[in-house]
Amino acid sequence: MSEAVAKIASRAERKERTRQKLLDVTLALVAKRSLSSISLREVARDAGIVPTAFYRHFESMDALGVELVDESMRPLRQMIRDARRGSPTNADIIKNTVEILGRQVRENQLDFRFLTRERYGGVAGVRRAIDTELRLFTSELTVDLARITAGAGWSSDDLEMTADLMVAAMLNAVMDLLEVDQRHADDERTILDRSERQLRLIAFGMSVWRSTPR
Amino acid sequence: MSEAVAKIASRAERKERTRQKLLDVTLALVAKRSLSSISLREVARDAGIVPTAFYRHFESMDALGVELVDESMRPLRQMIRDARRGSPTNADIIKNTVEILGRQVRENQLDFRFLTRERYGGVAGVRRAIDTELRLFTSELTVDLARITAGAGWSSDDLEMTADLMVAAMLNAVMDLLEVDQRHADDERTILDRSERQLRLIAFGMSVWRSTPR
DNA sequence: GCATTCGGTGAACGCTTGTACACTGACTAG
DNA sequence: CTAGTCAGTGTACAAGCGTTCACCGAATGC
Repeated sequence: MSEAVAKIASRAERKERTRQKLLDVTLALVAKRSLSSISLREVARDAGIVPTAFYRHFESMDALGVELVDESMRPLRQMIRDARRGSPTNADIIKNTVEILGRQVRENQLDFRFLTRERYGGVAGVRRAIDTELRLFTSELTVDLARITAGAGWSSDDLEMTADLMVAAMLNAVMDLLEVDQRHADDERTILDRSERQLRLIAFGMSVWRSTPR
Repeated sequence: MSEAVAKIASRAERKERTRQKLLDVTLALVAKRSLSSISLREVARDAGIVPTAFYRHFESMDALGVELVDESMRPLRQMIRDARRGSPTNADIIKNTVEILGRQVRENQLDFRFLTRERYGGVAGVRRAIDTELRLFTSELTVDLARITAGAGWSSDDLEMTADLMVAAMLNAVMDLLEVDQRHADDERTILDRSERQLRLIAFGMSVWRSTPR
């Protein structure tokens, strides 16, 4: 069809590219301030389009925010896949998982920053979207735990509460990691070591767990 | 001095009252949107003063935010005191602590909402202030853990990482509790029960903890 | 009693904001 | 080749913003 050299793209392609640019610049802006304080005009300006053109792609900034959740969840999903792939050897699942966590955060700071910052941030729709994804993450981990503890008489309720605790510990580490390269004392290694020990502590707890009588 | 009936207050009193009102209305506004998206004019309007009068009390909204951290930390500090008072009996520290947590959150929703929402929110100064206070909280808990595990050969590093995990678990519960009365499935009892079991799991972990060889 | 302090006022400023509307011109489908 | 689509443009407007300034009048210190 096109013997033209390059550069020229179809209209659909061009649109997609602009859309992506809008998402990208917003993600970059969220690194400094929360989503609810970022204006449509600001995003449009950074993306190199006129404010009104924004509406060709998103109904509002809130709508863009919700889309951004999907976008920025990708690294986290990748993390699960990576962690699972390493698990059969089983040599040290925890150490392995924490290393993967560290790498993913390092390589996708903006995404994780967005997720942690907006998880309890201002925009309700975004909050809900993140919550849903995180729930999914927890339930995936619950399945994994079920496999590991198979036959040890764990109730699904207890499995879920354990997974929930582990996710909380990991997210705690993520937030600490994100603070590293912009201000305070702890360095990456310290944080990852602590996180590893925390997960190990939980694992020890699991080995002697007994449900409280109801 | 004043035989006048009532109502009349000294200038200093009146000023303090207005200042408090500014803090209060801001706290109320934060329940719906994040601090960085709340305008000075909005706060002044709700407090019943003209925008310019705001400056008689705070240099900027950011400064007000930092003050608000102190303000809203009070319930959390109270929580520590309450929890400690109950501890000598030792019958069930965890259950007791979680009950206190539940009550404090119920009775001081706005404060906890502010803290959790702005902990990773937009304004750097506020974030730092909250972080400092939370660190203090963790170190208090570390001291308590040191007392409990005295003579069991715990390194201060391990004590701190355990306290950190416990705080993460509790804050996780706080955030879930705050979502309760505005949208989703889990009810308060469910969340508190889960939190209790999580802390219990950690306690079990402690009972078999051994440091990984360095 | 008088001069001073100071919390609150009200008009005015220069800017930024979200959104409406009519438009243009390159791409596309027939 | 032509008619239509549609991402991006440019102007415009009302509303809100933070901040300035001169001003008021009641409480205060002496």
